[in-house]
Amino acid sequence: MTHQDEGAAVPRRGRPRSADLDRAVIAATVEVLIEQGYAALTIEAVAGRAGVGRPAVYRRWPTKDHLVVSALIETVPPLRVPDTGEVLRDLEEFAVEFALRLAGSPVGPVAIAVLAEAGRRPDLAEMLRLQYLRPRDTVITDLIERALAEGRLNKNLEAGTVRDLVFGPPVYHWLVTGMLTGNVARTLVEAAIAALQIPAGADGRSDGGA
Amino acid sequence: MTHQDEGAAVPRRGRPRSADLDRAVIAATVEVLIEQGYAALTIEAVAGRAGVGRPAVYRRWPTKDHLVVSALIETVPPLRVPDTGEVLRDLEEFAVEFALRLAGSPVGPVAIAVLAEAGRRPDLAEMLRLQYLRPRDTVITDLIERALAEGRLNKNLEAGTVRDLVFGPPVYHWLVTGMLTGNVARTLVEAAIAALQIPAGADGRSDGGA
Amino acid sequence: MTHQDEGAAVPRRGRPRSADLDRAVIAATVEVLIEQGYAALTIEAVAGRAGVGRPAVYRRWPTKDHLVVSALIETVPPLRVPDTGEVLRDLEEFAVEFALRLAGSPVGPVAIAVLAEAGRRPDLAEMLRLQYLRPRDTVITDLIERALAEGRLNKNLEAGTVRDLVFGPPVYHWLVTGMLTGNVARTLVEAAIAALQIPAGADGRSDGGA
Amino acid sequence: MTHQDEGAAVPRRGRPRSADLDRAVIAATVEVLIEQGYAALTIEAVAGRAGVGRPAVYRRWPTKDHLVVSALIETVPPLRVPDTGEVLRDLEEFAVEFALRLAGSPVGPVAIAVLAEAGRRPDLAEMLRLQYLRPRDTVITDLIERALAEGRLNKNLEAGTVRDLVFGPPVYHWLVTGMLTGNVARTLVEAAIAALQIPAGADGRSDGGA
DNA sequence: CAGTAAACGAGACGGTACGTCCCGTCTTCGC
DNA sequence: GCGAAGACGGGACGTACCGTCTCGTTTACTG
Repeated sequence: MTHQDEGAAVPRRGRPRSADLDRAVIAATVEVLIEQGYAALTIEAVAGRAGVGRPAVYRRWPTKDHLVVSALIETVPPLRVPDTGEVLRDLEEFAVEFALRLAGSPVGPVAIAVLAEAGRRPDLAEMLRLQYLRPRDTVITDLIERALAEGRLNKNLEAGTVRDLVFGPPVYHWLVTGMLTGNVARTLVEAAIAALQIPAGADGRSDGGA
Repeated sequence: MTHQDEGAAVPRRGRPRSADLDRAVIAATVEVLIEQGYAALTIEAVAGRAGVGRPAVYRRWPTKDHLVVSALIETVPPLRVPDTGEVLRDLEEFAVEFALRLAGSPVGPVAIAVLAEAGRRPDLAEMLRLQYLRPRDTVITDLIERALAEGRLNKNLEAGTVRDLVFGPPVYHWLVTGMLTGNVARTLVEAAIAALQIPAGADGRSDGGA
Repeated sequence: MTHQDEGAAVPRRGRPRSADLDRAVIAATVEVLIEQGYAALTIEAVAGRAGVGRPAVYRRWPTKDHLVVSALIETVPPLRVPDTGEVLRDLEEFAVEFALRLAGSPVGPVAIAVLAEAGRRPDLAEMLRLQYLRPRDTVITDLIERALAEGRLNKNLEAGTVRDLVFGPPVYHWLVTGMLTGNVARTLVEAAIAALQIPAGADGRSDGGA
Repeated sequence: MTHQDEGAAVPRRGRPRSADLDRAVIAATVEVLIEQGYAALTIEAVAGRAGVGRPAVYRRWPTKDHLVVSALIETVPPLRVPDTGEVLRDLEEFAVEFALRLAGSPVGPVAIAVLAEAGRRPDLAEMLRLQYLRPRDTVITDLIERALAEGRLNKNLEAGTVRDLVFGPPVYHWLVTGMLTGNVARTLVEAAIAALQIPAGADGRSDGGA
């Protein structure tokens, strides 16, 4: 999927763009990302590996970042949500799986790097959030909404908050230590989910006032 | 602090390196990072702004990343831990402050970008963790140990786990949404700390087996 | 004329090189040579003066010396041979003119410097001799052949030998003393030509035995 | 011999300069000249090879050229003049030997390169001519004066003119063709010397009018 | 089905930054 | 105060890519 999306309205005269070429460039991008990393990625290298002229790449993606975001979108499919009937168990499994995938795959650091760059580039940030994060987040939020609806979690919490509490700890662990084992991930997610079952009022600050 | 640290034992022949110059380069690096961002940072620009030859920079830091790590180390001082007598309140205040600083300052994305690059560069990762993360983490861990010793937290948890559970959620929120308000940060930290006061056995999975 | 000369047969894919640019670079080279001299000549300065990127220069000439040779070739046209009917007078005029030009123009020392460097660089030497010296030498040799054919010179001499005997003395004088006046040049050339009219047998060694 | 020559009058306080060091630097210079050539010669390389600090070199020779000239002076001793009793034969032998040495040794091109550079640098030129060329030329001129005194050469010629006529042709041949064999050198020198025995009046222009 | 407009590869273009080498000067130490 | 060691600001090196721009060629739609 390229960055421009012009609702099919314009007939576009002349030779149409080759979809094969789109695919070849994205594939080459992913290869280079995995082998060389985000910082070392070069439009020239991508074009060369895809057997394509540089202008053909620029015609589709205005910057390296747009290209990488497209590659992430195309390459990292939203995880499948498990459905065991036990909604909290599903949430736990999903969170553990998510964190391990992020920490274990070569695209994990790439995603982080793009995220960091997005901090300075609003257009990139919007693209990233709209096309990459939101679809993946929706899956998570839906699952959490289900748990809330079933009354398995503290009703006072919003879905986004639950997501942060459950997914944040293992991801933070990975960022800070550079490693994430299955055990650690599970321990963190379990502990977080446990907290979400506490009824309001068991808050540590309830006796200290605010 | 440059990357080489040779225990002061060797007399070092020849003209010694100028400490003023170290400082000027670090200062210039921070300025450029804030103005231009990590990706756009150039050794040439840093040297120019510091009024220094490029080789003088290379003499001290072998790569852009080493330079940036040094700049982070010198620039971002470990936060002061509050001490109100209430250890859990201290922890909460500290976590909120930490997350807001990260999200609010221009060096936040820089730190993340370096973290991401460190994923591919073991030497850089080690330097970053040893000189930047560890000192800051020690402060946190000490505080948590104190809370554990006072019996204010679930005794079965390790300090590192507590850290991840408390600091992870607001940081994750910032990463995913690109924003972090004081309210959100406080809500997340409060909820996390609340969970850590639950005695073991209130675990959601305790009845499901594992 | 750049250093590559591929018989116009190949269609040459991609954007063709700009001939304007060739000219601009050569012109800038000559200017810098005259103002700064050979040793101080810098690719960077040439490119800058020509309003051209450095890579555009390197694309055409692999080294500073190739560039300078090209500049010499383009800049120093073969001298016109006078034709007064008197072939020996033509030779004399030509030799004097040649030597004075070499000694009097700013490119004289440049040519010598390149000649010296060519002593260590066979490819450069070949280029220099093929494209610079040979065409100029041909003019001289033709004139000498004419003189020989007319019987005005000692028949036993080869044209190359005559050239060395006539052109060598004034050039040597310039090299050794750093100066060459018209009088000196004419005296030397006259004396040399006089020698070449001697019939064989008037050799200085013929009466000294060997 | 260094470039400054302060007549031994001043006592010079402090540690005296090491003469060993002078010699080591000159030797290193010659080695580098032979191996790398004049253009590639670097003060740094010379200092390194001599086992000497760079400032020690600069203290003695202000520029690379001064250093090279010193090296030439120290290294290339004036040729010995043969003395067979036959003064013209001596001159011939000497000229042939001189040209072959120049063309055959690695310092030949070096001398030419310095000569070329001297064209733009009057101080260098003076040093070169005073300390290198003049002593060598004196030997030649003396020999020629002897020949003139013995009446073996045309009396109307000055010694300098004879030198140019005899030494110029083989040197020119070497410069233009890049080669000089013993046969060629001898042929040229013989022919030139023959011319110098012609009495005035046998001039080629005498019958052509002027 | 011929024209034509756009996409294609190739690669030159003016640039910028790279990391290195060397310049000539300076500063510090030890002899 | 000489001499080594080596840092200093500076400048040029030759290379790699940048993003843009011609080129000649190919390809699919359009009239």
